Amino acid sequence: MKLATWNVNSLKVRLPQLLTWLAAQQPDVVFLQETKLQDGEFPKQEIAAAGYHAAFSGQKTYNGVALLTREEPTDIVFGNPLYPDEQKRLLAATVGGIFMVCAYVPNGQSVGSDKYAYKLAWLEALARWIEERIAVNPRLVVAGDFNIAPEDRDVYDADAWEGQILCSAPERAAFQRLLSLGMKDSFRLFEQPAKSFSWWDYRMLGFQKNRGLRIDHILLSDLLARHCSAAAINREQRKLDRPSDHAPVTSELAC
DNA sequence: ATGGTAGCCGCGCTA
Repeated sequence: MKLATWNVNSLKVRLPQLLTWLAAQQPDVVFLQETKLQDGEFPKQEIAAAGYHAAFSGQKTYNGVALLTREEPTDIVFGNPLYPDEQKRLLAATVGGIFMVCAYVPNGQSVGSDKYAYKLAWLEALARWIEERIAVNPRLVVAGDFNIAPEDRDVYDADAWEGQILCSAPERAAFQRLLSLGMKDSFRLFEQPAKSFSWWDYRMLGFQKNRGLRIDHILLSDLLARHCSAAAINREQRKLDRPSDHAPVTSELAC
């Protein structure tokens, strides 16, 4: 089973790229973030024609998450039941006996801001919910845009970013809390090239200079991590015309 | 150097 997560930064703009990419990569489950589409605007027909079921939770202009699945999803959950939230950032469903959680973690803007407090509260509630669910669904995936670079090696210039948003100690602790529940960062189950990133700022030639961060992740519960056979970042996608600022991240399960 | 780029029904906000 092939899993993929991708912050598309507007599904409307990225739909042609997504369809081409689906045909080329043939993932079984796709976690999308920043669709920026109200549910009535979701391109159901195009996604169905590509061979996918879709569950989605969107809003105008900001946020929005979706799950595309080869198999029909069941038990669809909109939002974290432990954290009522106007912002559409969380969607989960059972697919092939695995509980799939698609997360668009708040960016946090800057350390100490109101948005930062919201980010930490959101993450804390996510961990509490995952802790509950993993006891019931030991086959569990949390994938999405975490807006956290877990370690210094996930940052192009760790000194410049030290303590900054996406890298601060409380954010990294929140990420570790998820790992402490038995989740594994699938990308790090394998040897990977140095300076592997998943997001590059549109500004200042960020991608061309590989000034990036690895903030998009696929976390696998221990039971699934044992069967993970590969993990990668589809960096090539960022080279296309009108790219998302994020590249897709994939993991393969040999089960 | 507090810049810059992209996407949004926008006349700034978020990332």
